[in-house]
Order: sequence, then structure tokens, then C-alpha cells
Amino acid sequence: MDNRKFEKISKALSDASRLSILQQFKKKQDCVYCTEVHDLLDLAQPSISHHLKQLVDAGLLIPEKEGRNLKYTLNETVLDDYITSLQRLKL
Amino acid sequence: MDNRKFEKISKALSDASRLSILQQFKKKQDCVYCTEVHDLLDLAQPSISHHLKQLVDAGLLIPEKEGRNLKYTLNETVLDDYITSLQRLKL
DNA sequence: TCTAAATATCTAAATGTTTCAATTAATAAG
DNA sequence: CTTATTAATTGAAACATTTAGATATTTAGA
Repeated sequence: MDNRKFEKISKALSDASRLSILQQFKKKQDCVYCTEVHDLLDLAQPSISHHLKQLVDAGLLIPEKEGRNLKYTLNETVLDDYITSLQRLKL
Repeated sequence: MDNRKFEKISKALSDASRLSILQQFKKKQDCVYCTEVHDLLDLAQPSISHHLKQLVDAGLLIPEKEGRNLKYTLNETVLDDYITSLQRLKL
């Protein structure tokens, strides 16, 4: 993973709202819907859209359209690649 | 590790200059001096001071005074804790 | 003590991020 | 086709971060 991608993922992980979204996946054990995120966070709809976009752009979430709804799954591969890059920082 | 600490570390990792600083530890295999960072990055001295402060505040670097110089060591424990938190995000 | 070197702090400009109201786009259901 | 629902986009305000110049602090050495 190059430095730009690493920075982008780090930035995506550096916000309380986005961290809550990611932690929601653990609770749901599968996928998370856009609407659920709206219930989870006390933020206006465009703000949620913005945060989800950042997580998708970083590659951490995979979006999938289901009619009018939007379903997200966690991309564990990207998370693993990020962890590998962190391990490499160690001496 | 609580979410605030996680966010702080993520933010510290989300900048090109700070990432370069951390990668310098790999090259040096031990510690890094403030002066070396000044040579490494094409930034004014106060900017470097600012970046190093953020890495120290996040707990990633441990500062140690050596006369007029400042020596930094990488805190691998914090890095490991951060990695553990990331692992926990996985399903 | 005086000077030079290394680092920190203060201040301000430039830039980036977060947030929401308003609007738009897409789709499902009647 | 019309309406309601879900999500994205636009535009702007509030806030935070990055950067550097000027200045202050600390310490080493003459």
C-alpha cells in the first residue's frame, strides 16, 4: 500500500462518527444499511452521506444498491492491508 | 484503547510529513533526532516541531532530551495497541 | 557571561473538514 | 403518471489543520 492510500485510510479512521459506523458492523455481524446509520448517528442526512463516502473512498466499505436502499459491507482486505502497513512501520 | 485515543492516533497517521517521520525509524533502526527530521522534510522548523508534537501527543513517539538535542524513539506498544483495535473492527 | 545552536511558542494566513439547509436524482408503490 | 422514500449533490457557515515568520527558551561552549 502506498503512502497516499495509507493517509486516506488513516484520515477516514480519524473521526468519531465514522468510527461509530465501522463499529456498527461488529454489532450487526454482516452488512449495514444507510438508513441504520442515520438512526445510529445524530447527524443530518447529508453529513451521513459525506461520512459514508469517505469510508467508501478509502476502500473500507463496499457499497451495493438494493432498490432505493444502499447496503454496505466491510472490506476486511483493505483493513488487513492497512494493518500490514502498520506492522511494517515497526523496527 | 478508547475511541478518542484511536481517533488521535489515526489523525497523527493521516499526514504525509508525519508518515515520513515514522518511516525514518525503519531506516535508522533505532532512534531519530529532531535535526534529522529537519533534513528529511522540506518544511520550516516550527512546522516540524508541530508535527513531532502531534506524534508525541498521540503516544507514537517518546521524546528524550539530550542536551540541546531531542531524541525520539518509536513506541511500538502504542502501535500494537492501535493494531489490536483495528483487528477488533473485523467481524 | 556572551554567543551560537536546537527546539518551542505565538500569531496569522491558507487550506481542509464538518455540518446542515435546500435541492436534485433515482426508484418503489399506488 | 404521481407521490413518497432513499440517498447524493450543492452551497455556505463554522471549525480545525497546516504552514511559516517572528520571537522566546534552553543549553553548550568559548
